Amino acid sequence: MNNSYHHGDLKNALIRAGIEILSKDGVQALTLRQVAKKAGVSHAAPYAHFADKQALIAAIAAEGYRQLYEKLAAAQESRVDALARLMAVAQAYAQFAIDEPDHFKITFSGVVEAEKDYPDYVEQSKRCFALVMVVVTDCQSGGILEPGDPELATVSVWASIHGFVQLMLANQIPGALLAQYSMPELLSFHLNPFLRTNTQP
Amino acid sequence: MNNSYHHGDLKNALIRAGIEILSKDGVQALTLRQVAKKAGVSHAAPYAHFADKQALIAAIAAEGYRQLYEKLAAAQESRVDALARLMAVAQAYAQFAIDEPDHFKITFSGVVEAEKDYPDYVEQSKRCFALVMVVVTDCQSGGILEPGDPELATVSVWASIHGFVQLMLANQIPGALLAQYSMPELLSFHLNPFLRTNTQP
DNA sequence: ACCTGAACACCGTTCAAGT
DNA sequence: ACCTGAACACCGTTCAAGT
Repeated sequence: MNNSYHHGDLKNALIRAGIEILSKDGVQALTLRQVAKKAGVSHAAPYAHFADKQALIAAIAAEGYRQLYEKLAAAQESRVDALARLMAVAQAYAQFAIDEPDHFKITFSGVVEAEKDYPDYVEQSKRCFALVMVVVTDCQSGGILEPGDPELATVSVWASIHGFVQLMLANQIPGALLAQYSMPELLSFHLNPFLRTNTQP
Repeated sequence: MNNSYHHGDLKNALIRAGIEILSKDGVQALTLRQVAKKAGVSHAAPYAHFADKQALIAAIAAEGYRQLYEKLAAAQESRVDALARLMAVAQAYAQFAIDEPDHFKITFSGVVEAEKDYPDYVEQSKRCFALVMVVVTDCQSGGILEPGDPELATVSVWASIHGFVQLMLANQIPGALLAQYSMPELLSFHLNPFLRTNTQP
């Protein structure tokens, strides 16, 4: 099944190889030639499936969003009330970033640089946003979050979680805080100002 | 003043050249060889001042933090009450990211990757954090922000602004919102949940 | 349609040598 | 101490050629 021609799905094999390199050796090791090598093809083979390196990165970023969506969906499925779902989503978001920092970073590195558009990436991005928006509007309905423009509220909550995670990956959160509190505690404190029932430390 | 030896400050000239490349051509154009060329020296000359490319990037990131600090300091100096200072800082933070997206991104790209430490970068980072913390604690004293652990509160506010800016640079904020509201409006809505006097849209 | 191998311009890094 | 020029291994991309 793999003589001169590949198993028929080189495109996805390249994406998987890229993600594995990201996970094991980091973003500086993500080269087209290494990806091709890991997939068992010549260094020029990827060009049959991707226009250039940026296109492969866009595909890897879209897959990052897809995996993130799965984690968020799984995290909230097990909870019933809206607040627990919001916290579970926040925790799953942070956990994905901690588990796969380089894949997470590349997903939010701004691949969609104005001119070129990558439809799959955009679709996955919107799908993820929609999931968070459902949780946020449920919280608004339940009186847990302030009422108001749901899109605006979603951006606020999402950006808040995202910023915390980004700063953490960039080693910009004071070590004293990380030593003193657990991740769920930190996220809880962090989202507390948004809640209508405050119990700030 | 520039025969065989350089003007005596090649190190800073390289940093400035790097920032200029970042500003004009973006992060993918930031190569040691181009930086050297722009500074008017051979491609091996930078190694007399930086151990490797990562060390130059760390210096550029530290300078990014320094410039960010200046913008934030200037923004709040002109305001008297604490809330106006908080908003001015948030606005200046976003403006720096919009004006110099690639320099901003590289400043928060996680140069301090565990093992190696870059003292100047760490110092500038802490200096910036301290500035935000003063504004935040002043807001707490004035009853504008909820009371509580000042370091925790600073992280919350900072992460919230940072996340919004990062998502904007990654084109992840819905275009409808960007079209409908101005940047100060968006930042105001975004920080509203933290304030004790809410006027959510 | 899908892949290979050679080729080209470019990059990070090292090192002997020059002042 | 500070810089140059040649050298090496590697990278992204292109292209003629093979099945």
